[in-house]
Amino acid sequence: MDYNFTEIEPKWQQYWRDQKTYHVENNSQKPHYYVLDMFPYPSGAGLHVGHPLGYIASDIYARYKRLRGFNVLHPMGYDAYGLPAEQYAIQTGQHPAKTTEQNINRYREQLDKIGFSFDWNREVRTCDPQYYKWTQWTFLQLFNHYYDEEQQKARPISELVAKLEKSGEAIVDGKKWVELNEKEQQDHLMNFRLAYLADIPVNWCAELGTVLANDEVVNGLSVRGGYPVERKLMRQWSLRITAYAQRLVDGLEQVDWTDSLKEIQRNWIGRSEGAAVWFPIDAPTSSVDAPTALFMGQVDPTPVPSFEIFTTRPDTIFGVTFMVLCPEHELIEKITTPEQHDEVMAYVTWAKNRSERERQAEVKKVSGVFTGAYAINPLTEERIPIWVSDYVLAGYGTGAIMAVPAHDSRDFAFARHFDLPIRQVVATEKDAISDPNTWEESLDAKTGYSVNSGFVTGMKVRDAIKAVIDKIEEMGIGHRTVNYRLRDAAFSRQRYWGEPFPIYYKNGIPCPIPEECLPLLLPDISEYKPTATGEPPLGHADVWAWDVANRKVVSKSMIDNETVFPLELSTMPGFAGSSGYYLRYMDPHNDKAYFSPEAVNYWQKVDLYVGGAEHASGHLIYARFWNKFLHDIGLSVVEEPFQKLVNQGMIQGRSNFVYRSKTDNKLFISKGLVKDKDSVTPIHVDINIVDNDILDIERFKEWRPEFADARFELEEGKYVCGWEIEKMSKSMFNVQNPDDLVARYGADTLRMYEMFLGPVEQAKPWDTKGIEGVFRFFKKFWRLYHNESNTFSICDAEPTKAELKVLHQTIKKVTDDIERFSFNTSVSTFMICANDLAGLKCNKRAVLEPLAVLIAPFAPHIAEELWHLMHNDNGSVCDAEWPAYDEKYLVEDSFKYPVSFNGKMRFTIDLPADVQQDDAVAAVRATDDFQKWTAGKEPKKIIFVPKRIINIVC
RNA sequence: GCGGAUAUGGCGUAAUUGGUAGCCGCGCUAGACUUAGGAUCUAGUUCCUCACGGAGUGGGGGUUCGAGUCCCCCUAUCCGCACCA
Repeated sequence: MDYNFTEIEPKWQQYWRDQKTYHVENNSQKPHYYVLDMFPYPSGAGLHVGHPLGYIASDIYARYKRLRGFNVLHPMGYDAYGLPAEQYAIQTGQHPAKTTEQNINRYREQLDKIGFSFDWNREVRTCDPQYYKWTQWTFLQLFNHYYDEEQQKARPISELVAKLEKSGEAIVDGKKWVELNEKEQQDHLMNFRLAYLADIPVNWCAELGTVLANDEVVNGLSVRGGYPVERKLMRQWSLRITAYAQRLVDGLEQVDWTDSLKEIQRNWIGRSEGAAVWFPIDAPTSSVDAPTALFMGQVDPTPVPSFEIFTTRPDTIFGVTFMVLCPEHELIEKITTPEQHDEVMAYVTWAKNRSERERQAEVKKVSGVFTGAYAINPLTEERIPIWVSDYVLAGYGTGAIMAVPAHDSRDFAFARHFDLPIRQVVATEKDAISDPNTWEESLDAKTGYSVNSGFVTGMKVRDAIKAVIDKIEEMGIGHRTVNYRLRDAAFSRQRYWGEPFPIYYKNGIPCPIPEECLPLLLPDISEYKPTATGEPPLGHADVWAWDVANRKVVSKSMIDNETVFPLELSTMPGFAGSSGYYLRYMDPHNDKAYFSPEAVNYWQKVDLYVGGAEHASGHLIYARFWNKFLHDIGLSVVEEPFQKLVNQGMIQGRSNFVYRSKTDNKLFISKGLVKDKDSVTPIHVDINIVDNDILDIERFKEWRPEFADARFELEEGKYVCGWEIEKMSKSMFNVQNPDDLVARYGADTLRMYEMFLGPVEQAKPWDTKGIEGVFRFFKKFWRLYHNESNTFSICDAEPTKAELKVLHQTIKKVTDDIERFSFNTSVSTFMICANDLAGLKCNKRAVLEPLAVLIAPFAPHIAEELWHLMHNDNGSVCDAEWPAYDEKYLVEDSFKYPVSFNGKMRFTIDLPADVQQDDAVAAVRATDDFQKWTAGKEPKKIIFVPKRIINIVC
């Protein structure tokens, strides 16, 4: 029988389903191993060949681990909440649940054809109430906890309340905790809850009608749809991820990720050490009141009105020549002098109305305005002007800086533009002092020596930084501190298709719905757009109020603000559901808990996580935060959820083009005959009617009516298409659908070929050329187990040394390759092995049986078929044992030293790995070649290189 | 601008991690079997040269008996961040 994958593959896929081959239990004598893929968002377009790349790699590893005797958890599910389904709903009125369900079914169908070893019994969907119940539950835990700085972990908010009750400190407006009313108390607690409601500057996307997180915005445009995004102050739920900033940085030390990925996360968190310093305000003409707590929850420690700045370069404080506030700074109103008032207000208004995109595009443009007020440099007691400029950001530090134009490029540009003084306080050498007004650029480097800097003059910069901070702390006007670029995560989305917040509003105070009442089900609504009054889509829901007494959702008409209250109208963002799904897989059917302690104690964490690097600053940060929080409250047992992480490279599309003549739009010119590029129009052509860049002319004519009467200028009877690497997308007709390839070559060939394309981590264009080579390999491989008349035929004879060498080499190479995730080389190894065994005409069971096991992770269907043929339909190759290799078959038995002379001054001689230096040198000296080439003279040097080579310099 | 990565035949890639550069596959060339082949098999295929030979891992320098691999300086491409004080 020929290699008939169309018969083999569905048969074994059915067999695995029937036998529950990949069903995993949460207990076993075997060691455990958890292999996870980033679950997909089920889009309407279905899977293209890029999606399965990572799944195939992880499936190979999971199957390999199983064969090595591990109990392997390898689940799959769907990140089912998301914007596209909702956009589609707005257009068509179809319920997103329905389209999502359809898309999931399509995904499942496609995935099943590729022969993955997922335990589908553990499938999760983020939009399933049994799943999002726990997303909501976690939100409530975040709401009910605060971050205790002393213990460096999350603690129940009740502990904070207890502390506040005891402490006699004034909190708000000189009042103690016990003196505050409920609203004031709750408002105060919002400053501490890990999930909190606050007016925050958010990325508002008017087109999508929702707020977006920082990682959902690129260059001022939304990632989904590419719509403009503006900065806006809105009352929003946020997660206090910044509380975990340090632990998120530290945790990176413990995980086995690529350096580049860790670096992306470090940059995103953006830790920088420096000092917070209070600058007194010297504003005789203004009306500054008593000292106030302005930022960072700090209370002004100085006796006179002052404001706080953050700097990483406290050593340059002697070079401060002006201060700058961000346009949003609340001090502006208080300090601006009457003369400057109009100008400052005009600037602030202008700055606020600028879109994010404008602001980012005009970064180089200097703008700002003087407030008329002055600050006092606490170390020099100089009077320095306070300016306002949008180059200072509201969201970082305190939104105020001390400007040192000589040593900061932005301050330098600002000083130049407004003709402010520039003073040198750092020099590369101790006496390298010059007039900074003549400089081309500022001296920003954190090296060199302090000059003109009072008591730190002459110190190295690093020492000066330390000395100045010490001084500031001693004076009580500031302290050492760390700042992070990371912001708290905006957690509200003004849209429908997401998890509802389990929150109702009792006279403006957000209150949690009791845990026992979860899940709070997403209601059906009539329309998916925002309401006429600009409320999120959930505003359309009629039955959307919380009846506290009866603990259930009731009609909005019953709201009386006594026992029935309005529910939150926004929903959670996409990352809510994906932040803990890997934990739910451990115990997916548990309706009493997120997951049982037994389950998490058994599996612990994800050992191998495979997915795209595009999640580096989104999902992978949120999930780590989520896990750390769950760890703090005693749920997850390990702080870092993803031990090893592999980023599969993106598969780009390879588009094909035909060239239409500009003078004759029925004439298409073959690529090689196009002389002048401007005389033709390249047109994308569906890659499915092109084979190896040769156009199928008949199918092309049928493809589009306007091409039906096309004429062609051919090269040697063929029409050759041009090509280009582009993103894989429908509009470029370059989407390769895995189903078509499975139908034509089989799943095993697709799996192997995707691995053969190159290293998993590397981005690469999809190119179907070459899949034939892998397909040929399978036909050849199949023939190893069959005789000339295509009947299954293997014999039990003893294998020869040569055959054993081939086998053991293959075992060693493939094992090593899988361990280091180098699947493209293992495919090559299998090809070499098949060529060698075909050459040796080897049909011996002792060789072919281990070989079938070896290939099973890559090509499970053919492996299963051959295994059953060899074992009279008993057992499954999935239960086989991974073969071990024996070194002795890998070494040549005769100790011959193949000698070669490289034509110049030295010999290179191959040696077996374990040979000793003296033996090797003696053996070399004994050869005739040695005598001949050294002409009887003693060589200058004999260099022995461990392993295999001797170099002899004559 | 800052940070990270990469650079090898016509193409995808490999190189036992410092040891004969180009494995394996695609493509191409020639041949065999075939009515035919987008089937199968055999041989060849880094470049220059009829050949002898020579050159060769983006460019330049260095370390080493020996460098695709390590170090320094460029160049190009890709990715991340981007007024982060």
